[in-house]
Amino acid sequence: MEQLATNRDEAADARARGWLSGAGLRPTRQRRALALLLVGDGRDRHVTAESLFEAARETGERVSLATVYNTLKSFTEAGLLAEITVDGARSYYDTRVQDHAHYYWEPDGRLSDATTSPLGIEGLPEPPEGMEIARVDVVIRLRPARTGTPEA
Amino acid sequence: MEQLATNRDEAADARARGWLSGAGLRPTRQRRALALLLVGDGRDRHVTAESLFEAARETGERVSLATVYNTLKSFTEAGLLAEITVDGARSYYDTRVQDHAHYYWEPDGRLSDATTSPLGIEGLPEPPEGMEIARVDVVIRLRPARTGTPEA
DNA sequence: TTAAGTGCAAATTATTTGCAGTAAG
DNA sequence: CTTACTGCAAATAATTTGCACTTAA
Repeated sequence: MEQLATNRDEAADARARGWLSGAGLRPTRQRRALALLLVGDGRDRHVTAESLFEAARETGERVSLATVYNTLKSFTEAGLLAEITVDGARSYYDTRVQDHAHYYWEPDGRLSDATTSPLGIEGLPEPPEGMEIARVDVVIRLRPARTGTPEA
Repeated sequence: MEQLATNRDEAADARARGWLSGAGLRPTRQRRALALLLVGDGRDRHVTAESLFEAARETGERVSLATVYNTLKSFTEAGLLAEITVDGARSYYDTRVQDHAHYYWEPDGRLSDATTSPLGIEGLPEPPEGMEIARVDVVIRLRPARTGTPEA
């Protein structure tokens, strides 16, 4: 068990380090810690600066909120994360960087992936002359269904 | 000409008033002024609080910025406007309230309609159990094309 | 009248930045 | 060594709010 845990930790750590080095970012203690939280388990994550800051300090890491903000920005500029804006206030960061739709759960302000497939928007209009599509943001806002599933 | 201008103004004013009363909102001086700017000419508009505030004071209207913010919020709650979030900072308000895709012009931070038709997203995933889709936000981010039209 | 709407200025929220200290290459 | 990174605390930016005043119904 100990061994397994250690192995798993080492694998996660290796993944985090590779993630950083692959983008040419200095593997500082803070960045490694945040990278570990973001991609350590290989699953996709959607975080806000605040939520990642919380997660970090829950593991006992010493990181300042400003650094979390700056780090998320660096990661995004390096192409490691995608920034998603939903509410006008908070910014969400997604470890899955290719275009894909998101669910925004209005009740609890959470963000999650809407599909596993790369999404097919059929009616996508042609970009105007001299312009190209940098990215397509699709946010599907969810609210509790009023009909269908009875609340009883 | 005088006559025509007056007629046009009256028509615009009537439209603005009808727009407000249709939503059961009190037609105060400030609201009528803002409504006039928003729907006076019957065309769709995309504004920010700041841009509408500017537009208002350019016509000589006395409206405070706070009131513009509050008014845009009221209009949105009344279903007269749709709020669109693009950059995480600014909020845009659209006089066209049904779901439709938007172009976001990265170079100048402007927002415009992407299509005239209601947009067909084919691959839209089914909403999760107990949830329904409140709205689908689609923002197509445009940047200057690097290829295609030569810059010479 | 009287509750809703308005205008300040102060308060909030999310994020950025300046700068002195710390650490990676 | 030397340049990038980090951590505060202060600065911004967009938006909201408290409260006295005004106005539409």
